[in-house]
Amino acid sequence: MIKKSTFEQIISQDMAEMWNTLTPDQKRIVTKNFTIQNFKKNQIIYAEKEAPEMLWCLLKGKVKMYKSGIGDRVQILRLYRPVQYFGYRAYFAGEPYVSSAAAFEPSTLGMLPMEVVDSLIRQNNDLAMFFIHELSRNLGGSDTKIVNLTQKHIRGRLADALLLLIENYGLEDDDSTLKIYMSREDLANLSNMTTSNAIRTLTAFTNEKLIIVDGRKIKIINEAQLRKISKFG
Amino acid sequence: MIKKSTFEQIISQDMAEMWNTLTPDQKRIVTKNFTIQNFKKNQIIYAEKEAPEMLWCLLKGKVKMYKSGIGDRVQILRLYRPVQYFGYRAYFAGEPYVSSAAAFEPSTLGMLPMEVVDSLIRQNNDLAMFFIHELSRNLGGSDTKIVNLTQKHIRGRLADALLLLIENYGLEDDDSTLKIYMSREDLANLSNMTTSNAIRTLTAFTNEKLIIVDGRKIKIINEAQLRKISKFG
DNA sequence: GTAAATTTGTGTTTAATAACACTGTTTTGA
DNA sequence: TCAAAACAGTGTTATTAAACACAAATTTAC
Repeated sequence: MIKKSTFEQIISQDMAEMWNTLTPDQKRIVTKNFTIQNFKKNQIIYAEKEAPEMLWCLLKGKVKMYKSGIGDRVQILRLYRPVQYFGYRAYFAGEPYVSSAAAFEPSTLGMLPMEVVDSLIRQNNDLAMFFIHELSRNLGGSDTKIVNLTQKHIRGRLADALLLLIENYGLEDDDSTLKIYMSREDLANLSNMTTSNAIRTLTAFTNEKLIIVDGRKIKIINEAQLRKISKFG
Repeated sequence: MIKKSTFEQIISQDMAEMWNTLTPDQKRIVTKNFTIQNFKKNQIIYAEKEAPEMLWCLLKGKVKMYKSGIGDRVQILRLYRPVQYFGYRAYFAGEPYVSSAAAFEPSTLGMLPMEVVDSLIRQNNDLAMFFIHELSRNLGGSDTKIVNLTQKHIRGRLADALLLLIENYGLEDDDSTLKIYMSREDLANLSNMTTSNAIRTLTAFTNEKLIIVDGRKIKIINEAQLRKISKFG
């Protein structure tokens, strides 16, 4: 059990964007109801069809949100980094989860019961606006993804995925190595292609000197050209 | 110009879900700022990259929201019927429109400046919850669409489109004819396929006695089988 | 009312990517 | 630490759907 002062520290430092909208009373409510849980690599946080009960807050680590489709195919929908919130959409829509979430690597998450979030939103308009803003940005992202995943060719989709990883998790101090190390299968599931095609296309990008691959470590060598490939489709 | 009493009638009768959350003062603000505009068949309501300024409210007719992609390809993202609201997402996300909207048929729309909506939301939590709910449902829909459009085969995607049209616009009194008459191209753009393939697949469904096609009029004969085709992929 | 434009329909070819099969390599867990 | 499992890599084949080409039918606009 983590002691309360640590809670307050985590909450006030990392959750600033949401925390700052709250009154002292509301802050007390959050502190009282907030719990922390650690997840192992690949551990499932919640699964499709379950009832949404918690607002999840990623404090440390990396998380994927994904959806199972036809046969054994999986589509990764969104990636989360600290400090981002997820798991609330289904609750607000009044339906079970349509996607699942799992930790990419050992991760620390905070959870707050959605009933608490709901009652806070009804008291606090800035908090309501925070969720309206987040949902709106996500919806725009999903709409754009529909077109990118259905209309671009394999090379364009993989370029998109690499650019997303740069944007989302950033690069090491060398300014070129992706901070996330993911399996070829995850990369394929992010780009709507088979694992074989992800591997082949990574090889093609390597031959074209756009990236350097060493196991799961990917160095971005020519981001400008990746952008061109992404744009062309 | 429509006179004010008519405004109030339209607003109070048709916009009930939103209207009922408002205080008398807030209702006055809406009435004062609400304007009505008619659109011809295929007329564009707003276009991608424009700045979002209005909350649109479809009072009469049918509207499509769509996004241009690679080459000349278009993806229809969502369909609207009276009385539904749209056009607010980009404003809340703080970005230009990523999609366009156009009338399928002669339509009547109400518009309310987003600044007014914004200030109402900040005063009224039920209204905030209305938008949170709408955005959440749309986001779930888009996430599901990503998987359906990328993983299902042509027949499954066209079956999905037909089922969506039933759900969204309903059937005539004969309980089988779709109330919306759309071009093969629009049907293709809804299902992520070429017009040729939409035509061919409609012919296939006709041969299998799932539908009867007469020009743009489509009768649904075997909805259960369409659901099977949709599910199988 | 008629010419032009658009839409529908169909056959053929081509390109993209999934599916399959198999080998070598790395990681994991008892 | 060693065996099993998972992952990475590559060649080959099959399948799906796009691209292209063109004719017929319908709608639109003057």
